[in-house]
Amino acid sequence: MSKETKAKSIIEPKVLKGFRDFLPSMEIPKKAISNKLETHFSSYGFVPIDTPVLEYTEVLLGKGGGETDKQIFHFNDNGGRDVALRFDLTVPFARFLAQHQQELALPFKRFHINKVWRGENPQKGRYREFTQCDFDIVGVDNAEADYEILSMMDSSFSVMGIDNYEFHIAHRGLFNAFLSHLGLLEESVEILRTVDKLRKIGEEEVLSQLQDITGDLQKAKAVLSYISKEDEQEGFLATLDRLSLLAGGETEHTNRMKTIYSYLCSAGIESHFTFDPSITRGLDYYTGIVYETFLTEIPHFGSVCSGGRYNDLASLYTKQQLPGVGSSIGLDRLLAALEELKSPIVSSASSSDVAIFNSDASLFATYDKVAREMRQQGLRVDVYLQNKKQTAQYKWAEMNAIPFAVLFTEDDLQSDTLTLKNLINRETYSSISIKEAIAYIKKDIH
RNA sequence: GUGGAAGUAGUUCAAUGGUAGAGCACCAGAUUGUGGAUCUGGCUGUUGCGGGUUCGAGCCCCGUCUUCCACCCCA
Repeated sequence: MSKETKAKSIIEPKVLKGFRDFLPSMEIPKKAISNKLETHFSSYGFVPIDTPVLEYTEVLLGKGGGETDKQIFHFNDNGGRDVALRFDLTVPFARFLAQHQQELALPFKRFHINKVWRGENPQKGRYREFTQCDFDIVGVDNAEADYEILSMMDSSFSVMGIDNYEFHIAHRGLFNAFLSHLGLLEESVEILRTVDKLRKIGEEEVLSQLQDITGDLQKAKAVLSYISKEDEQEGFLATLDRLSLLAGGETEHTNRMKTIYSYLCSAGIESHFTFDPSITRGLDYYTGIVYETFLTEIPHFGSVCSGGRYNDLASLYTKQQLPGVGSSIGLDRLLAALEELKSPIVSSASSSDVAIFNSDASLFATYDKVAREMRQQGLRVDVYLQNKKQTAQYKWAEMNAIPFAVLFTEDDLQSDTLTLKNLINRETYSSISIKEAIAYIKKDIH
């Protein structure tokens, strides 16, 4: 083949807008985080499930359609079926519940970590293909279930090694009670949408938009006062009381929130939660508590974990009552955020714990023997497979963020010892046994 | 989907419409000898892609793709 024709036959390697490849430096931390979460969810008795990425469009869109219509990837398959890529993991879950309710014991607690697709315009931390990490409790409508989801959200962030985060909580039912009290229930969808922008466009703009919607300055002011805290220091219960008053008195929703808060206090995690009445959530299937999660240093990144209670979602597919509450971590957005924060979770992604350097190809059996013993002890060990010069091997280890290297001096070979090098601080441990080396490494990486 | 900005070597950035360059990185060798030093030499681009204007386009015009930003919405 001539050079020219060869050049012409090459297809340009490219991926679609909003879709991405994951290099090891991102896939390693992503896998590490999702593994940690899976273990963590299991410790609460949650079980894994999976559903098809492709569903009938009518199943995913339900009756409503609306905004999701524009964002969903849908097409006709080769058999002419109207199909769509799942847009989130919650709607397919509702379908799954309706279809398998006989085979499931309620309450049912599941987690589901997988990709979803939305045809939105991408931005930083916002993609057309991204991984969601959902966890839900179905079959219980009480404060205990709501609390357990919040509690697990909180501990999940600890497990992921993230410190600075805050959960913003509100209640759809309470807000609707308030709107109903004002006689604004009809406009609730528009109002919710406007209210949601408070953080972004400020009070003045929100007020003016509310006035446009309600046609009544007094009512607009009432809504604004509902969603604005009197001051930053206003506590969870103070906010709750104020809102209850505005909504025309205590309701079951108020009591539910009080109970949930008391559990958060008992667990000693209440400081991570604030009552933020401006949180409403765009998805209209929420009926009770709703929440979003912000990383303290970069709130503009948007929510990295959101959800709420949806008591009627399964009613699209079954007549049985299946109340649910759940939450979803946006793994890709979270990862993008951690990268922005230069978190060690992302920057320290290493392919293995220790590299065994190759200074003499004929010693491969020795290298392999040490590697096998170290692997037996749970270490990730990478033997350098060719005898290249030291610099090359050091560079390679550095590229892969491997923290330790094992080398063998003449003395080591005589006395059955080895030389361990910490590649980060460059400390050298000479003439030590394999056992000692393993101990050093384990101590450092844990 | 709508509007705006950007796209030059692996990377960070240059280049009045007139032969596309520099630092870092990378590769080879020397020196050193269980790494970040030093020296010598070397490679690198169809200027995102496709058209157009022009004697001549990285630069101007049109289209397109991607990224980023805003709207919308959301993880």
